Amino acid sequence: MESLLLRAYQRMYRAFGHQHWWPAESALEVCVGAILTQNTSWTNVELALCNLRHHQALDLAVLHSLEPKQLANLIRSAGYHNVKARRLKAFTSLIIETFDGQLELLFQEEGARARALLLGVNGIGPETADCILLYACSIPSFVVDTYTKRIFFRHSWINERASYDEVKQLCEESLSDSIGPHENRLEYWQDYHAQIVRIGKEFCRPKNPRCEACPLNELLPESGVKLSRSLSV
DNA sequence: TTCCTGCCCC
DNA sequence: GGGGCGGGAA
Repeated sequence: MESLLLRAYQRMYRAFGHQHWWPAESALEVCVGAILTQNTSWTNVELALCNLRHHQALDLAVLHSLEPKQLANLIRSAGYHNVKARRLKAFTSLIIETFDGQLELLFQEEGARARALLLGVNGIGPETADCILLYACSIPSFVVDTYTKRIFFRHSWINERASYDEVKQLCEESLSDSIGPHENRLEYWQDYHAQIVRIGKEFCRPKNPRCEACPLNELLPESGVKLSRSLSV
C-alpha cells in the first residue's frame, strides 16, 4: 500500500503539478472556508468569503460580535447559512475563550490536543478539523473527504464502509516514510489532498467517471476494465 | 434536476 | 442509519 499511494501521488503530481493549497489570504480565512465548504461547492463558498471581506467581517472579533442573523445573511451563498453561522460563532468562541482571541496560539498546541479542541466545537467534525490543522495550523494531519473515499474505494484500496479514521490512519502510515518531491511531510500532505480533490472533481465523479483519461487509470485493480461500481460512495 | 471538499440530532 | 439543513451552478 505504501508504494501504491506514493505512485498515485506521483501520477497526479505529474499530471497537475503542485496545487499550492489552501487558496486563502489568512489562516482565519482557511478556518472560515473549511466550515463554509461543508457539503458545498467551493464557488459558492468564494462568494460568501468575498462578501465577508467586503463587509470587513473576515475578522475574528467582528465574526464573533455579529448577530447570528446578520452573519447568516453574509454567508447565504454558501448554503446551510443558518447552521454555518452558528458553527462559525462556535469556532470564534473557542478561540476567544480558550486563546484570548489569538488564533496563532492554536497553532502552537500539540497536534492531538489541537485536533481534540477543534472536534469539541459543535459543527466541526473530523474533516473540517483536519483541514484547519493541515492548512491553517501547519500541523500535518491528513484530510479525508468524500473524494478520498470514493477514489480509494473504486481502486479497491479500502473497504466501502471504511471509517474516516481508518482511511486517515492508512494514509498517514503509508505516506509517513516518503515526502514525494517536497520539502517536508506537511507540504506533501497538503498537496496530496489537493490532488485528490482535483481527481474527484474532474475524473472520479459520482456518475460517469472518466477512468480512461484519469491519471490514476493504470492503478485500477484490473487496468483497462471498466468498473461496475461507478455509483455510490 | 442533480450535485456540491459534512455534521448534528433523533 | 435517516432526516434536516440550502443556495448556486451545470
